[in-house]
Amino acid sequence: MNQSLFVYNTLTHQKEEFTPINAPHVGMYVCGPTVYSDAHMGNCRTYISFDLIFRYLTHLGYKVRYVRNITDAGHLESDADEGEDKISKKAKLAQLEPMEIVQKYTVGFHEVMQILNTLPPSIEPTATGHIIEQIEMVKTILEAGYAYEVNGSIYFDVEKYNQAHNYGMLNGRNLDDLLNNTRNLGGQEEKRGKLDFALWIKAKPEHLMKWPSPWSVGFPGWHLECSAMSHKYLGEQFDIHGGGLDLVPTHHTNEIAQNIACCDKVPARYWVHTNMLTVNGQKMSKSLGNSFLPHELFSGNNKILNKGYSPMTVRFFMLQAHYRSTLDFSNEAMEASEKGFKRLMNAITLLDGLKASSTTDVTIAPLSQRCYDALNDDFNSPVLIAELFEATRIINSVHDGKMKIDAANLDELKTLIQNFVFDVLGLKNEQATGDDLPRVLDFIVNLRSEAKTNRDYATSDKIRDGLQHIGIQLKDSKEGTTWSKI
RNA sequence: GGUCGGAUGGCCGAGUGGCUAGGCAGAGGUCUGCAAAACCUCGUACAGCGGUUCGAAUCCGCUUCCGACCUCCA
Repeated sequence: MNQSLFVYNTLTHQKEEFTPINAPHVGMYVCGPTVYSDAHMGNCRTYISFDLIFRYLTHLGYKVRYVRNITDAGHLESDADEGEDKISKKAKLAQLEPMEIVQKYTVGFHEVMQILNTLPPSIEPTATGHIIEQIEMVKTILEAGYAYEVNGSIYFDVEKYNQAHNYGMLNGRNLDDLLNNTRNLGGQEEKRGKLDFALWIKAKPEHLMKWPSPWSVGFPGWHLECSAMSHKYLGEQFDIHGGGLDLVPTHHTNEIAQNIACCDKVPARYWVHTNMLTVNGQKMSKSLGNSFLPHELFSGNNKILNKGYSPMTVRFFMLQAHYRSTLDFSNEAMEASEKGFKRLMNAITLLDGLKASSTTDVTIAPLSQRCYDALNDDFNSPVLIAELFEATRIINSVHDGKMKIDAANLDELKTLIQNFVFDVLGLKNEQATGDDLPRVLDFIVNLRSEAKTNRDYATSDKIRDGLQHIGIQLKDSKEGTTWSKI
């Protein structure tokens, strides 16, 4: 089986064969949430996308160290040096300790990630836990001559850096373009260059989150933590660095500059960026006011939602689009995904009960290979799902007696479902029932069969319609009656 | 304004030169006591206009519209 994996690299603008620096080990860093408010569904999409990548790499046998940070030191509200950090701002408003805010939203984030069945990262480092590493990195960058101090704050000297390196390597822009198209913001008097960004910021007296450093009591700049923590846990150079597409021009660009200034190495070889979740064609974002939260989507408790959708329906919906495409949210699209997901899960429920024949009408190996081909082509989950509906058709046909499958192929089919549906796509069958329900339903179904035998269709239909109303669907076939949750 | 990306059938969404995914919705059929489910069949969709080519949704040019980034953002 050919299992060459190709990954789209933002750095080179093309798909490249994935070859880890130190196979079978893979280092992957993903920029995580800033925990000053609830993560919305757009944020969740990114983490689901990287969960797919993490799961597939693991499935292929790689030993992945997946590092995803928690930004709890707070990004600045703006790049202006009098900017206040978001976490401190929220804390003052709520009359809470900053770390109380951090704790609340970190716990909430973890809960949502678990509900969406994303695997926890191998390491989830916090910015506040790595102040020392960040200070050390600032020192190194200062020694290298790519930073300067003004009034206790340290700034990265982009123009000087660009003389020796290519600052715009990630988004393909040259420095002159950037300089000519940067807006002039107030409060940047301390900076020498328009593109310079803060590595360390001297805190105002009223600032809540601050730490001592050689230059001032202050706090780290907003790109530094990722450089410091990826370096600490994954080394000077690792395999994959990821995040949302909106991080490319500023955050990741500055991260690369910091790491190169520090270690003279581009920190990661493959830069993977996920596209945005949109609503009516516009990026979901808090500031636009078009965002909604996971629990609102699950419950339907938001004015733009017609109804609630289960967490796995949401996950399935997102995996039906490729991670590098925008995905537009709509109630219609969600309902389509909900039905499709149920069809898939209903078929999988039938899988255990399938009987093997001595002959087979289907061979699973080619289907299995197509599933791998899909994922090997830059984690193409929508194509994978299309193949899984082929598996669905096979399962249903065998169940209906319209198709035969032998033991070996049935076994392969079960392996395929386990591998791709559960292990790689990370879907769960939400139709799992309580212990007693199957036995109770068997009893009721038998009762109805007796009524049918007696041609008492009034009673049999009453039972069927009644169960339908409760949310349990009966299906008659020659072999008897089966049921499933709607 | 600058840079980049997108426009696929009723909806969502794959697809980079010929073999024209998939889901949902819709039509017909099989099955069924009737249904439901399932299975089978059906849609010649690729923003517009030119061009390259034996052949283009796919390559090139222009036009229109939309979006992202340039300011925190997954």
